[in-house]
Order: sequence, then structure tokens, then C-alpha cells
Amino acid sequence: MSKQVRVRFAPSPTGPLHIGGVRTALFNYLFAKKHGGTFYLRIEDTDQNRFVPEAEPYILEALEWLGISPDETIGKNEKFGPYRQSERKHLYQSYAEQLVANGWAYYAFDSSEDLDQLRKNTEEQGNTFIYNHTIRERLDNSLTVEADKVAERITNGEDYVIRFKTPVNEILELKDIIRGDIRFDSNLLDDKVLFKSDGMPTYHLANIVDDHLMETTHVIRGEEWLPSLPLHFLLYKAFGWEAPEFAHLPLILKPVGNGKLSKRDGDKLGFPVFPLEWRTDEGISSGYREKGFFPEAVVNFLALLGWNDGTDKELYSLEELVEAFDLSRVHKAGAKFDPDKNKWFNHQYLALQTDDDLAKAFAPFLYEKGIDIDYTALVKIVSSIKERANFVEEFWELGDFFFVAPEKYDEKATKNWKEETPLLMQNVADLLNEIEDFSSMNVETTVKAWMAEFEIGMGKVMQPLRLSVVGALKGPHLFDIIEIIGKEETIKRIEKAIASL
RNA sequence: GGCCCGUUCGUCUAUCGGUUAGGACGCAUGGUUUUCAUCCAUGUAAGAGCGGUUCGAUUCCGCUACGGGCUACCA
Repeated sequence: MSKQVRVRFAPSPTGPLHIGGVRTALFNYLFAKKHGGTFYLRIEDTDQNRFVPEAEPYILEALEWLGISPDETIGKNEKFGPYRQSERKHLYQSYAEQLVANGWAYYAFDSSEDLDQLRKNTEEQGNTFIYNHTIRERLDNSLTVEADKVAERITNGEDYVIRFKTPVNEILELKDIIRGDIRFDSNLLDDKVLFKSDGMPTYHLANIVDDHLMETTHVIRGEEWLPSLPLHFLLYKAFGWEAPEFAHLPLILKPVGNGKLSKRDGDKLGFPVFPLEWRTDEGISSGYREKGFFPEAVVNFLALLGWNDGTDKELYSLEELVEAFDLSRVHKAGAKFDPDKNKWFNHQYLALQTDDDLAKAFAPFLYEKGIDIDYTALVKIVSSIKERANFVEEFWELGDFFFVAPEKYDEKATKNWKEETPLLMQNVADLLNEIEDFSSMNVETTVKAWMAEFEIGMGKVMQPLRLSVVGALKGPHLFDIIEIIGKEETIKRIEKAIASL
């Protein structure tokens, strides 16, 4: 690559960042870093009707959480600012008018209502309505109205838009880094609105102008933009600018059924579609962060959704992803989102955390339950249960017995509570009471020696003992549990079990 | 309807004309754990269909089918 790579993520602040958007941002980030380039964030807030003020900070926070913050954006290295299109508003009109002056665009006065009606009528007759060369010479625009009349109507304050005058009879042979060659027939394109009657540019205009002004070298975006590729290419041509290279990413599809993953699917199917929780008057949409996902796990999973480096490697740090990433190895077909695999990645990353970090992450859960525990003990507890969890949150249901004595006993397990069990358990309690060194190892040898001496079967003791201490047949090594909760508590639990079973 | 993109195990994917079509998730079985889970092992399961090109096609081309996206003064 000859030029310094500059790529962008350019979301529209209409709501929280969707998981598909996250992946687009991630691929841009990886590509930039891979080539020692710059990753910048631009806010495309040209639609005043759908603007949501909370969206912009949300997007920034989400990228930061994921560890893929932009190098340049609002308030950060603003070499090409402003980075909000609403603050660049003054730029666009003159570019649109430049196109009109060069014969690449025209003013159009048709109202939305008239056009809707016309579209409806045309389609009722079984024809396809396209505002392009087939019809533009017959509609109310500067192609059909005298120049002085056009000027008069505009100065009189009449609403108008500026439309692109799509060239006729051109076969456009375009290139996409992921998809290769794509052909479009210009006759089938429509004359897109570039400049709206509210004085704002449309996406198409603003996007091309800004990508050029901000010296973007590669446009990496979702596949839903592929149909506008010919328009964008033509716009670069009309302005006489060199076009960036394009790469259209495959879509992320919903895990079950058909169609792309939508914002609604997430909580309906039991997994988040947003990086961070999003609260509105209508309710709360869950986020990966709040659900206890590690950002590294989300990044890793997303990176492998539609891309791989050709090896069997699946666990990548962000640095390794940067190193291995290659746009031309991005898969072409859409990928179904797999919540199970996503969880598996989290399990892998949980296993990589230190006991200390996990204890710190778990502490707030305990605090909320009003449980006060010695930090050293907590680290031990976390260490004994972490390998069975996918999420820190699960530590509670996996190890609640470390903190509170069982309230009730698992029904299935109580069947092993035989007639002679109470006596046996009382013996165990008495035995434990005698032990000085209450370490897991020592308790285990002592109890086992006692069982051997009196020829008592393991099952007769171990199962009821576990039931007494834990309340169910689950959990880590029993003697480890006993060591952690201590002699006094263990005996208390045994006696409680004898009394209630 | 029109335009564009796509199509390998249930899912994510490897394969760049010759492979017993590989890996991972999931699922199943076994082992470890006197528990549950983890972990380990094994198994399960795929080239949409039809035509070409070729000595030989999952791989290249065409058609069909199916899936997806776009088709706004939204991005």
C-alpha cells in the first residue's frame, strides 16, 4: 500500500451500537493497525428525525470497553475535524452545487407526496418506478424547467432537493476487496437525492465528501451498502477525486430462522445484541458488558464471524488479531450468530483470568447480597469454582454454599439418606471436632482413615456429608469446601442436616 | 417486481483441480471426578440441483433452486 492507511467507522447516532456495527468497527480497527494506519470515528448525524443524543457517547464508550477506540474523533486528535457531520453542514451544499454546475446533478422540485403517488400508480400498472433517465425529463426539475425560472423558484424559498444525474448506458465494472469484480448497469440506477430540502446532505453525499476530505483510503462497511457502490463510485468520478478501495462485509444473521440479526432479536432469544446495556422509556436492552462477557471474548468471537486466518487457531488476543488480519480472507456469505460459541469464548477467557481479578469481579455480587467475607478466603473460593463457570455471575449458583448454609436439600440426593446415616454423620461430626489441623488434606486423611478402620463404605459417608455441607450433590472437592468454611460451620451444618432429614 | 451478493457438517469455518473433505461450537458415548461441572478421548454430521470445461471437479463456467441485501428528501 503506497498511501498511509486511513479507515473510518461512521455510525449514525440513531440508537445503541448494534453487534454488527461492532464488528464493522473491529474490522476497520484491525485493518488500520495491521497496516500501521489510522482508525477514525465519524458521526453521521445527517438525519435530524432519527437523531438520538445518547447514542454518540454510547458508541464511544462501547468502543472503549472493547479496546478498539479510534485514534481520531471528536475531541481527540482532531486533524480532520469536525467529526460530526452536523457540524460540517456548511460544506456540503457547495459540493452539491458544484455538481449541478458541472452537469452531474440537478435541482428537483417534486414533492415527496407527488413522487409517492407516481410510484404507487406506476407499480399498480405492474411497472417499476425509478427516478432516473427514463422519467427525469418529464418531472419537475432543472432539466425541464428554464434556468431563470429555477433560480426564481429557489430564491422564492420553494423546497427543492439536488439529485444526482446518473449517466446513461454505462456498464460499471467495480472492484471489492472481498467480493472481487461486480458489474452494474447505470441505466438501472436511480437519481439519488444528494441534498435534502431541509438543508442537510444525504448519506451518499456527506459520506463521499467526508471520506475524501478526511483522506480515507479504504471503505470497510456492511454488505447492505453494496447496492450504493456504483453511486458512490460515480460521485468520486463526478468530483474528479480518486476513489478509496472498498470492502463490503458479510452480514450477521439471526441464530434461528432467516434474516439479519435485528435489534429486537437479542433479548427475545436470550443473548445481547448490544455491547453495553441500553435503557429507554420502553425498557432495557441487555448488553454484553453487563451480562458479564469479557470484552476480549466478544472481540475474539466477532473477529471469527466471517473471517479466519486459514489455520485452526481460534483464541486470539487483540494484538494477534491485528497481526493475522487480512481483508481478502473475509468470507463472502452472511454468518449466523451462535450464542453458544460466544459463551464458549467467554469460558476460555474466564479461565485465563487470575484468581485475584475474578475475586474482585465477584465481590460486588456478594456485597449486593450483604455477604461479608475475608478476601483471602474469597480468592480460594473463586479458584475452586472458576473452571466450571462461563460467567463471573455464575459463581454464586456454583458456590453459594461457601457463603450460606443450605436451606433445603436436593430431593434426589436425600434418597441416599438411610436409617443408619444420622448416626454415621454424628460420628463424622465428632471426629471432625477432634481434628486440630483443619486443612483439606489433613481432614481428608483423617476421615478416610476412620472409614477404613471401621470398614465403612465411601458412599455411605461421602454422599450424605456432601449433602449436609452443600445441600446437593454438586460442587468442588468436598474437603476443600470443608477447609474453607471451617470446622465450626461444618459441624453446624452436619447437625442441622441430622435434625432436618 | 427490479438490481446486486451469496450457497461445504445443525452452527462458525478450512480447502486456492487430485484430500479417508480438516478444525471449532453443539450433541452423543466413554474416561477422570465416589458428586455436579470442568477436563480428556472417541463418535456424530457437509460440498443445493442440473449441465458443461477437464484425464480428474467441493474447487472453474452456465442455468435452476434456495437464502440474503438494497430498491426513502434513513443511514
